[in-house]
Amino acid sequence: MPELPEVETTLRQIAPFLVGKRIERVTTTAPSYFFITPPAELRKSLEGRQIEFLERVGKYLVLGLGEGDRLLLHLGMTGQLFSSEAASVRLLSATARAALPPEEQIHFKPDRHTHLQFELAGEGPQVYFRDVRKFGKVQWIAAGESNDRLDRLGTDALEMSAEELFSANRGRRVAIKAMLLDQSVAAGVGNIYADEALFLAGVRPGRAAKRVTRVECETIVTQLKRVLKRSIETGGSSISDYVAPDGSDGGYQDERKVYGRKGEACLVCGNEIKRKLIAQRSTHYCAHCQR
DNA sequence: ACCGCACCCTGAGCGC
DNA sequence: TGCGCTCAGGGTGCGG
Repeated sequence: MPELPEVETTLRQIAPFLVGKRIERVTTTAPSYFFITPPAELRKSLEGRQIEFLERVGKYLVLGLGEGDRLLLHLGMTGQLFSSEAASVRLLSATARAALPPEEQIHFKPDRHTHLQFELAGEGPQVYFRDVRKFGKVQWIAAGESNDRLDRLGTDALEMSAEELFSANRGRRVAIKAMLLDQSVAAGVGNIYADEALFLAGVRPGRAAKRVTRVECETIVTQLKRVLKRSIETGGSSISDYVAPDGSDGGYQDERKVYGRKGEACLVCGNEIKRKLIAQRSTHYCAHCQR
């Protein structure tokens, strides 16, 4: 799914279609795991409201609706937030696309996975939120209410310091990779960028967090920020489902050093990239370059 | 407090 | 063609 760079890319591209607009109508799918706030309640709360801002908090997006009301969005693994003018070309799989009549291959038509449709006042496209696996989330946060999900988040990965990582690691037997994936430690980091940052830092992802030195924490945090910033510059990684709001691919998948490269040669030393499960997530590393 | 694991859900790709 | 299996970028909640 979308990690920090993909969510940031989504934010930058979708903001012009949302911010300053009034929501005239909201269409949803039926109640499901996806809706933390029931869809009927959501429609009622949103219709007629003006969108004042859109911001990213870790991997979450927060819509500001005035008077302190907010809407929390999370893209989960397969969430896609995009303009209704985006073509179907990348939004659907090749097989799903082939099954459509030609006109729908050019312009995306909401399907059963399109859980939210924002019809906005004035010119400009509608905005759709589609999510096949429904691991995404949408929740209304009324003015003055706190939110557990947001409250649990630690420092945004782009802002974090080596000292924060080092002190979080203290006494922890879990893998350093698990620490990076922990959103209360570094908000926004996910599986791809955790693997990439640890490779660039030369640290084995399975090493116990408490065995990672202060100096190594410096390197990890430096490389992590570098990788995240570079990925934002290229529009994120499009590996399976992620597409930018205009339906285009990101570019960072072409710059990956280890993620998804199991069995291929390490670009530094030529040894085979290994894959194993760490923290229940598929993890890629070079046993020669990472200690 | 910490840790590992089951679970939420759908679809693609692969071997047979 | 079809079946069964594995895999997927995330996060929560439980029991030990």
